[in-house]
Amino acid sequence: MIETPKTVKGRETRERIVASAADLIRERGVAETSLDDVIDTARVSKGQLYHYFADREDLLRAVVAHNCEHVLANQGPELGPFDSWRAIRAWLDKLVDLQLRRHGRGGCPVGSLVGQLAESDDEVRGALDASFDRWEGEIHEGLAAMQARGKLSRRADLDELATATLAAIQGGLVLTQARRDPRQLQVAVDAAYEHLRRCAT
Amino acid sequence: MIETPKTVKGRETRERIVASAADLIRERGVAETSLDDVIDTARVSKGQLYHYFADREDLLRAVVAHNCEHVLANQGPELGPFDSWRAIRAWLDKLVDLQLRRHGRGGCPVGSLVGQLAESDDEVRGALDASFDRWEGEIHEGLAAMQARGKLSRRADLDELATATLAAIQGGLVLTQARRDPRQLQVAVDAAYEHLRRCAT
DNA sequence: CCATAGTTGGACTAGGCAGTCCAGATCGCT
DNA sequence: AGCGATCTGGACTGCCTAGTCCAACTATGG
Repeated sequence: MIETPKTVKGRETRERIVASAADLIRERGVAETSLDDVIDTARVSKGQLYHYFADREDLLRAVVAHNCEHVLANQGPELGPFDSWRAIRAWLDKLVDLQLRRHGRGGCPVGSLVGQLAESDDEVRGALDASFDRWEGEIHEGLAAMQARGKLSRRADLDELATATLAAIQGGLVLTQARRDPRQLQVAVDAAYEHLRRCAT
Repeated sequence: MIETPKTVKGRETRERIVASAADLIRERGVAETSLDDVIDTARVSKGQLYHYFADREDLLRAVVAHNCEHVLANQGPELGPFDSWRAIRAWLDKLVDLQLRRHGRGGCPVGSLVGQLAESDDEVRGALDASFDRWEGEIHEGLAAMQARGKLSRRADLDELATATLAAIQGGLVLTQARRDPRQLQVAVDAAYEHLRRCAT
């Protein structure tokens, strides 16, 4: 196992490698991204890459973690403990808006890696699993806040609601990516919202 | 462009190549599947492969079409014009059952290709788009039959319902594949079913 | 200002890959 | 049977890739 860089410069280099790899993978997929591409983009040498990562898989694992952070950070304050139905709508609309700006390209930075890596490397699959856990956890928290405020039925199964909501988002993103049409996500999250609304008090 | 084989034997050979490629891709992903792997598995020579396909991308396009047929055929009669709510449940349950038998491995033969190919080859992306069109079309037809029988509200927007349903399935499959847990799909399709039920008359 | 741990550059290797080529076998029609 | 079209086998090429290796450089604490 390779430890985290000890110096500031080292940490910056490592981060630059991961960020470049994540960008390239998002633009053209894992299969079309070689380590040579990565070192060119990140302006580092091969020695640096293998100084910070054991092998290609190790880098891919770091990319998964990086993308997870990225996705959660991107949803930012909107995906937090919700205080109103309006807040939930705002969060979902933000997701759609992001896809509009991307013209439906790239899909979900986490979700689109599932098809690419889940079957080839079980460790990476675990990292993806963990990413979804965190994401779903935040949704769960958000809904729990709504329940605490008495806006969501006490009988509602928050686990199932969170899973169903995340599934709707992921599915909407898959269709959006395949069709280059953000409306696919729009329709999916509208349905997810209504499904949540059914548990309103 | 390469035409379809003229002889029975030729068609069998071509089909064996596509089926083998589809199997390998399903098991280990596009990136981990080389043409040499394909010719070994299909027990054909390189010359045969390049006799029937222009290049690797051409083969991948054929795999997408093959998987689309496979997925629709697999859902068989259950995904047909629905005559009752029970029929819709049976269809959705069949999807979950299939994942149970697969232990959540592999995801959707069509959907899992989106992340792998949509960004690297626009023609393949088009083929995926077309696959979803056919799938969604069948769902749409099924719902139209329910509407004709007066079991689904006349005001229901069938386009949106079909899209939302397909998105729920795809999202459920993404989570199932990442987590190796068919319950993820179960929860997603349950939500999709309830969403449809809201438009019952 | 030295010792040492941490970092960097890049040449190099061996294997795997997509794609080419063509001779020979087989098919299907008359 | 004979002939052109179709199909098959596999050797071959050249490029790209992941991964190795090591010498040189730089930071930092004592």
